[in-house]
Amino acid sequence: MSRENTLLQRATAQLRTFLQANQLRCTKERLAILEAIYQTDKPFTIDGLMQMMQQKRFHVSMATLYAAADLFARANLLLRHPATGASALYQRIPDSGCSCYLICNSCEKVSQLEKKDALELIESIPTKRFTPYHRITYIYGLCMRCKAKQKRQLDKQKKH
Amino acid sequence: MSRENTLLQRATAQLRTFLQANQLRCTKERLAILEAIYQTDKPFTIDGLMQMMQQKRFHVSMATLYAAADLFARANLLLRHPATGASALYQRIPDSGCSCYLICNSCEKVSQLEKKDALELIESIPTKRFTPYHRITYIYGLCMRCKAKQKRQLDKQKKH
DNA sequence: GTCAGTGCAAACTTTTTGCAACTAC
DNA sequence: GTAGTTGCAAAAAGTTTGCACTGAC
Repeated sequence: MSRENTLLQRATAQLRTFLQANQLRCTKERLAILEAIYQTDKPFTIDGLMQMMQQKRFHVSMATLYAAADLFARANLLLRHPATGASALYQRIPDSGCSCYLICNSCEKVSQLEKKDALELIESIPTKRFTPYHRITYIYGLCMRCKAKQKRQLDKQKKH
Repeated sequence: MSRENTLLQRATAQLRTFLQANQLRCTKERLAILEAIYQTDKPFTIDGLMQMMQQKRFHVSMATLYAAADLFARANLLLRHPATGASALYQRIPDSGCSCYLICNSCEKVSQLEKKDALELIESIPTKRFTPYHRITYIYGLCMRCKAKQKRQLDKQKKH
């Protein structure tokens, strides 16, 4: 069985537990949407999710997708990213308890930091009066390319 | 001189440098908006920013606020939060290089973790090929209240 | 004087809502 | 059967854009 499938199985169980605990219903739509989400670990918008559903030939309305995304976020199955554009960006919760992104202030490019020891460092931070599920760290700054670009502009200024 | 004023002065200098480096103009509007932003360290929406400007009796249009917020984010003076609602949430960059928020998946309440040693831990994470300006960590989970609520619901289920 | 920045309003996109029909429990 | 869910379309909310005018450099 593929890795993605194992993850999906675990996620489905998690969803069922959550729904039961909150007296909500386990509908075909919710299961299908969860399945779509677990086809990729990349960020996506609601619009993108609609396209994924269409590819699966499973019809749902936008309203349902919005409701499901909200539900999944509460169930800790989906993460809502800091909005970089017009629409909200979601991503399935990484299977590790902690993740870290580098975001360039200038070109807005996002890359992932995957140093295990660094992540464990963050994961070890204790939280009082709070049950942590997932930790996500954003490091804002300048990527190499934009740093170099900025330096060139400053040099140009000095000449004048 | 008040602490807020010192911060504003530093921010203004930072803005001027950024504008100059990028050959952009230092307008009255941008200075006034920056001033408004530095009146509080709390998160705000563009709509809220408009209200702050109205209180200051300084007229600007929405379009200008959107443009300014985008500019300030690029200048590393403003932070864009993960959207929890419909509209983007901004916050002035905290004066320390690192901050950490606890976000409840259930009630969406956000609280700040202010343990200096934990923050220094995150701040010490090295980044290759990237110049870090500010680090922000979100810990998603359940607050005490929602945890208790969830437990009550589960208990109730068991009885049936 | 030039061109980036602003105001205004219209256009556009994203998200929410109301209600009838449906279906999981 | 009951009440939570969904689809649809309309409404609301948030954001962007075009253009004429203004003002920083």
